[in-house]
Amino acid sequence: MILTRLTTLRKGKKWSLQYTADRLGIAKSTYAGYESGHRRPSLEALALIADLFDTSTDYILGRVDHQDPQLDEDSSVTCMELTDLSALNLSVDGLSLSKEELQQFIAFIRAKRQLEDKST
Amino acid sequence: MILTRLTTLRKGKKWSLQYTADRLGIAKSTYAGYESGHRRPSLEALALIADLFDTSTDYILGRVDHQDPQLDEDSSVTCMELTDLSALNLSVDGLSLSKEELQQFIAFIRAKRQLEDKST
DNA sequence: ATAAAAAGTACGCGTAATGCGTAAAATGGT
DNA sequence: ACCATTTTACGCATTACGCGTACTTTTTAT
Repeated sequence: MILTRLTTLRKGKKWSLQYTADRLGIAKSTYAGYESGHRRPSLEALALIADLFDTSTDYILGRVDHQDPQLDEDSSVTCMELTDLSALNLSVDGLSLSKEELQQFIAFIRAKRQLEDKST
Repeated sequence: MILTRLTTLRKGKKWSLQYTADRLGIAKSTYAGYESGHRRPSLEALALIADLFDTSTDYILGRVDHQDPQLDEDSSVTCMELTDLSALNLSVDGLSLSKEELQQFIAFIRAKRQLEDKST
């Protein structure tokens, strides 16, 4: 159980380790340990992190693939993270996408964003 | 954070501590410690417990009030058509995709397939 | 281009707390 | 009352958490 989603969540918000740790009220090295996999959060820290990132502990632990928190009022909202959907079958024009194609797309988006960031 | 729901969940299934611990693959005294509050489960144990009781880690931690697991191999969608997903919010690395980006990708895939068809 | 600042990574250490076995208290059935 | 099962509690060895700190890499400013 490697909590690889933490890094994705944090970078999605464009936060630094320091800033994230500050918001959680823990040391930078501590939070960094969670992301690197050298340390694991306590249950309290886990809940704080889920709150901070507006998601669920199940998502952070990799038990579910959608990052929306469980709202107690039922909701049909969906926000899906493509880098998580290794299992999911996506298609275009009825023809399913290979993993490679999805990877290419993800790489494409990342490259595009990097360029956009540089230019601003 | 006292995990008081564990006892309720277990008794709801009319299981003994011993039986529950056995199913989790941990010592009885260890699991008992979780219920009494003297010990706290590791993240792995937490996930195992959620699986065993068919619920979510969020529920066990008291972060949500309904005990149903978050089902997300959403029975309905095992194959998703990207050209239909105007409503769905997709993201990469936590940043949501714009419609334009998705359109670009669809165009990219179509072009790629056309080339492949020509070449064969 | 260079320096300064910030971000990210890794290590060591003290302390806290896990997980286990064992055993005592409590509960339940006959 | 007795026995079996369940539940609760204790002690101990080991793990590893959380922190500071130092080092490397990357970004920003001059």
